[in-house]
Amino acid sequence: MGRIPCCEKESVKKGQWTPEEDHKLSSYISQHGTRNWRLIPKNAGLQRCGKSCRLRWTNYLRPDLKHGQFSDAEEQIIVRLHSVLGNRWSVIAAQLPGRTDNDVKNHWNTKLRKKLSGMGIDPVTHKPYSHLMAEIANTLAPPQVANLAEATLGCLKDEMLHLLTKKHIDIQFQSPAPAPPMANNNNNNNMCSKHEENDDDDTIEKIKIGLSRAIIQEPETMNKPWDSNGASSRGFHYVFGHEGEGGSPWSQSMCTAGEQQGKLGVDENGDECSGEKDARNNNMFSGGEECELWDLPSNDLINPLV
DNA sequence: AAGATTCCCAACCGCATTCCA
DNA sequence: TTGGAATGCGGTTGGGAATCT
Repeated sequence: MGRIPCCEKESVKKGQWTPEEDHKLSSYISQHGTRNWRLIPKNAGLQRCGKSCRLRWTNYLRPDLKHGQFSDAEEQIIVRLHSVLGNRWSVIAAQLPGRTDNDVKNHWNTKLRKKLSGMGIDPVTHKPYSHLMAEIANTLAPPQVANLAEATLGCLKDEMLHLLTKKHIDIQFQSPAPAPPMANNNNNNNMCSKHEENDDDDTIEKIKIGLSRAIIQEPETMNKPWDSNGASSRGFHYVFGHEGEGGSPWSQSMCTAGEQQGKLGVDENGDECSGEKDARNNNMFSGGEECELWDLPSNDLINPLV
């Protein structure tokens, strides 16, 4: 019953591949193809598991792979697709010729996630942290808000610390005077310059103050760029005022899909709603028109999201 | 200059689904 | 039809390289 094991675990080599192993695998596959991974290591004279050979081939040896740095265009595609699809790396990678899911995943984890955090954007929801705070607070009665601040502080402390210490978000107002709309808060460049030697406790105090301000703020004063009924029905022209990043295509458009996430990301039960399910089950880019979902022309997309 | 820390990415692990004897 | 292997995928880790102190 069933198949025979793919390899004998005891005699299998692990760890880094040598150039000799790469050569054996490449030359075997170029002659015989990749039909049966269980037989490939044996026939190619490799002391490797078939699974390991498959991974080595698909992530490194395949001749059609790109090995260089990701371009700005590739990064934007990743971020936009991630904002809708989440960590579906294989689907995202399918839109980037020569990139593997492992490449995309690594690049996201090492670069893009930090980049978004540094811009004040939550890399999970692709919304600004300040808006997330206010959005959650708006759904709660006043007695719950204080608890929210504490809970949020715990959940987002690391990201907030990074944001506050690296990217100069101004949360220093301590007066109860009404704050300017946060979506238009451009005066971020002078915050940390005087306080570069703050310790963590000091920073946490600032976070608390900032959270309180975000929570107290009147919902009507908030610009909600992801709100489809708002003035900006498409795009997410949220200005963060980061040093050195204001003019890049990144800061202008990275959140474009955020509003769409609001439309199709999560339903009232916290479950993924139809939009994402559609993305998984249908070709969302059919029709040849510009793709509203990510502001990506449909013909820019390489593979349908099946 | 050297040790410590952080970053990066190739490779592994484990789970879910598909395939097949 | 069934149970176990193959495959696909996302999460995690190990170790070398780069950077910091």
